[in-house]
Amino acid sequence: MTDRILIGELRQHIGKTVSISGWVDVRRDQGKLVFFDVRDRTGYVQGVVLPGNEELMAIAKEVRSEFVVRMEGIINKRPEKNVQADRINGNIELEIKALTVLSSSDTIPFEIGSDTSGIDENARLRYRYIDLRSARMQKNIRMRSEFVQRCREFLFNKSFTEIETPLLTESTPEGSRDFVVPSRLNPGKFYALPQSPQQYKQLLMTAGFERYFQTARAIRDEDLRADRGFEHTQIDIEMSFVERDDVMAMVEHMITETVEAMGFTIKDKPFPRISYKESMEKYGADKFDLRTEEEKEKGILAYAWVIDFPFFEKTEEEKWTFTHNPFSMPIPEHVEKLMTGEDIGDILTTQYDLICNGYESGGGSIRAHRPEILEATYKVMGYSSEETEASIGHMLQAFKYGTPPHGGIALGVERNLMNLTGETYLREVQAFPMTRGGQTAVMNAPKPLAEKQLKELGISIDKKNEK
RNA sequence: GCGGUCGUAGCUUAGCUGGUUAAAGCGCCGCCCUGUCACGGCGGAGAUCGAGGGUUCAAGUCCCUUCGACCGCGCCA
Repeated sequence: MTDRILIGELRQHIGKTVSISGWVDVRRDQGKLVFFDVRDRTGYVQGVVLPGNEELMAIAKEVRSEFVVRMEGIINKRPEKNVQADRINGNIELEIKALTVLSSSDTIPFEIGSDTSGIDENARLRYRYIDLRSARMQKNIRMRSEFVQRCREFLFNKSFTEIETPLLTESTPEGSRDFVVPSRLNPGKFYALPQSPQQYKQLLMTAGFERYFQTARAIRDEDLRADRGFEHTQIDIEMSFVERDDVMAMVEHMITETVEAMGFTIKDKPFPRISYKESMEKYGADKFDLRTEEEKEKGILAYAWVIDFPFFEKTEEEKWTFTHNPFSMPIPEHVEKLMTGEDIGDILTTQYDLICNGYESGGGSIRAHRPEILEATYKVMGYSSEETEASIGHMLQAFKYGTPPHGGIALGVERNLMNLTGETYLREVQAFPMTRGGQTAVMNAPKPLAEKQLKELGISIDKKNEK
């Protein structure tokens, strides 16, 4: 048996005997001649079974779409009249001498030869492994991989250390609703899945790593939208001994280098900066799309920074709450206001949001690295010192042991990929997304647990509340 | 939690003011075809019209209930 040659490399093997493996895209049975389009991860090629070998022809007649096959034969240049100039490998074909079915396939539930975005989404998700074979989904998922890889390489080159933080962590009432996990060893107690690695990455600054990153999963139990799922991935970054402009410059450099290497054009460099106030006045929102219609057509990326957000806003109960992140530092000239609790509504935070094509593609800030600043923030929000201690006492404690000034950012991988691919649904850039109702792709979650599992966890279900 | 749109063969859809055998394209199955390339030709199978109830001589179509999907709002440090 000869070694497998990738279909994308067949052009270098004209006149040679080769073996290819892949999926049958279509079969065109002409009676005495049978044609196949065969696909692997690198491309397509036409194979043909010519008359003469009855055994081979019999196998060819049995093969159907999506069968996984190995084909051995000779790569021929096509005669001039059969060349398909506009198709990949349109000038060559494989004259099949041997055909092995490695795996057969039932008729697939929907067609994948063209864009599957119009297909019933439940069907696509139930058979996600088939949907993902379509050219568009292959492109999206591979582009995602490339984007993350390039960001990673950039960060490694800038001497960042990749560090994983725990998935089983502490529930916090602030911010979004947590997904919780019952503890078997501590019946009646629960872990929470991280909404963000925020606190751990700050602790890594205390720990002296200075430059951290992680492709981190962030998990939030909030209702879904077209551009929002229960879980998403972020390129999570934190740096020590930096100010706002240092982080913004580093991120801008990374994004520019990454997307330009991927062949995209950025509208404005450096990225325009606009204050929250100006953004609200000009666009009526804290995110906006700077592209013209023509630039949208061309797939140009329009990045911008929004800065100078208010630190606090009033809740319905007329109490102050943070707008973005309680761990942020106010802008330097407003630190005094925070410490004294004056003009709270006027305090601006060091928060910076990275906007691209109307989406928020990332956000971060310089953090409060001294315990008294963080304490002041919680005081503004109406926390007693006992409540503050209960909520973030561990952070205050850590900050007592020499924490450098630091700041960082989290870039949403899906949001960025939506901009790169032009997709308007987050699910189109995730391999196995959920439905809006929280049903998982392919697998059947959530589902009830067996009695035994519940008992081990010390959980009893009130049957009245079961659907 | 609230509002909107939708649910008809495997997939995509048509089905007007209710009218008797629910239609088409793609896909699938069978036969034919020596240069096709989304091959083509002929034939065929395939739908309790999301579910339940009601109005009516008659319901895919009208009404009620319910389930599900999507989109938006709330929510999302």
